[in-house]
Amino acid sequence: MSRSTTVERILDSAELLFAEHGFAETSLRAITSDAKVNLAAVNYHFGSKKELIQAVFGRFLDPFMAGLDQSLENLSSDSKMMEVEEVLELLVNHILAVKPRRPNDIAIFMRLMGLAYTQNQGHLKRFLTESYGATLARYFEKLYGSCPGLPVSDMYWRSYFILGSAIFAMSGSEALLAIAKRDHGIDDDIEAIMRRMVPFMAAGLRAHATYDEGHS
Amino acid sequence: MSRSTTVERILDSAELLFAEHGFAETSLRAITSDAKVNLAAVNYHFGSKKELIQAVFGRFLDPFMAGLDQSLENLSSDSKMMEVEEVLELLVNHILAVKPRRPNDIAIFMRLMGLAYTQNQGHLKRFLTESYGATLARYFEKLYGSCPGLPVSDMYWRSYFILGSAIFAMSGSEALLAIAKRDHGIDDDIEAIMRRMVPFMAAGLRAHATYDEGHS
DNA sequence: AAGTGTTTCAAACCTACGTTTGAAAACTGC
DNA sequence: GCAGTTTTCAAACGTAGGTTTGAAACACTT
Repeated sequence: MSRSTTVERILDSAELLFAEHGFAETSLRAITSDAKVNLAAVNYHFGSKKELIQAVFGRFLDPFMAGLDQSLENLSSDSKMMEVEEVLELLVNHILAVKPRRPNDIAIFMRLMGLAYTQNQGHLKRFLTESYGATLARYFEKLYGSCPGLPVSDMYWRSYFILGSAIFAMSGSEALLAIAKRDHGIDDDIEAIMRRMVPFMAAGLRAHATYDEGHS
Repeated sequence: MSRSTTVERILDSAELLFAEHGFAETSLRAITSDAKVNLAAVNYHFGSKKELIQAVFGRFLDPFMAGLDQSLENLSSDSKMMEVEEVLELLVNHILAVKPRRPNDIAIFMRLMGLAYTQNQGHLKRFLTESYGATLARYFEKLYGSCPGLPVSDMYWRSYFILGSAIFAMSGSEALLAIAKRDHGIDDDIEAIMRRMVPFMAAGLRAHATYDEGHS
């Protein structure tokens, strides 16, 4: 039994500590001591710290992306146009449906996604685009489809704008939620933030084009 | 002459390397070797790496924030309501007006801002809110004022959404601009991205409230 | 019970880093 | 041109990190 437990203990601790402090700032010693396993276990089971980082992402992104891909598959059969809100909510619902391994798991999930983009771990970006790029491209294709008439240039940038909104707000969510409550009496949780994102992003995507591409 | 040149050479190199690789990932040896100064110079002139990081931010944020504060001051005299777009453009114009110390300086500027939020350097966040929190609060007050009728809860989160959009898109701008050109034939520059943000953010801020706070 | 492969463990290795030191060099004011 | 201050420099210090090692402990088959 203690065979795979070591691996999972390491992944659990690494996931949490990475989310809290970042990759470079989290030492293998901190992880193994939190996980109550020997220091050498990481290199034995994962090979290196880099591969551990990738394993942490793989563990929750594999099922998540597979599920998302399945939903996109089902949708593509009936190809009637979807509203922007529907496409956005598809993703929100998928994220909220992540079965929590521990309380506050979605926050950790999102924080890791944020770190993946903001910490410059080249190997991680390569790993993520290689593993999940196709599914993400498919999702954004659907999103494009829900914004007919919008120039690709605006669509391109706006998809990064919404990505930034989501990652930024989510990855700082613990702190931001606390401030919201303390200073403004706003009693939200992670789910509430994600619900609030939808109308904001939908309206942003629907905004008039910045300027007509080939304005005559 | 070489008195203050050492300090500036260090700041120049640090600014660039921090923006490229992050704080923890940039060693003092990398900085001093790039700046062609002695390793000990950083500790001599700045005291520590932490203080160097703060100095890098201070050098461009001091004049920037002073200018922004001045503009807000001028505006507050005539207190007629401003449109959302005007408030957003005020900031965009201030950013674009940063006099570039080198080509691509705005990208570096924005990338550093992104790092300030995403890397967990407690001392830096403390330094930034202490030094510039008042001005920023003033700006967001103006932004709130341009969205009458929007519940504070939505306003609160949406201000983080736009912050995330800006920081995310800008801090990855070099890479994203290259992809835009290569894969989509979009020939934008930093200024174009910032201009594209305005209608997106304005529409997002104007979107209907997520749900009425005390819906009867 | 012996043998084989797997997993754990304490210890060490080696590198990279931030910082300190003490002397040399450069600069300043007189 | 000299005393005093400031700045530069090469070298070293101490620490913390990722990784490796070789033996011990364990598990599983026959």
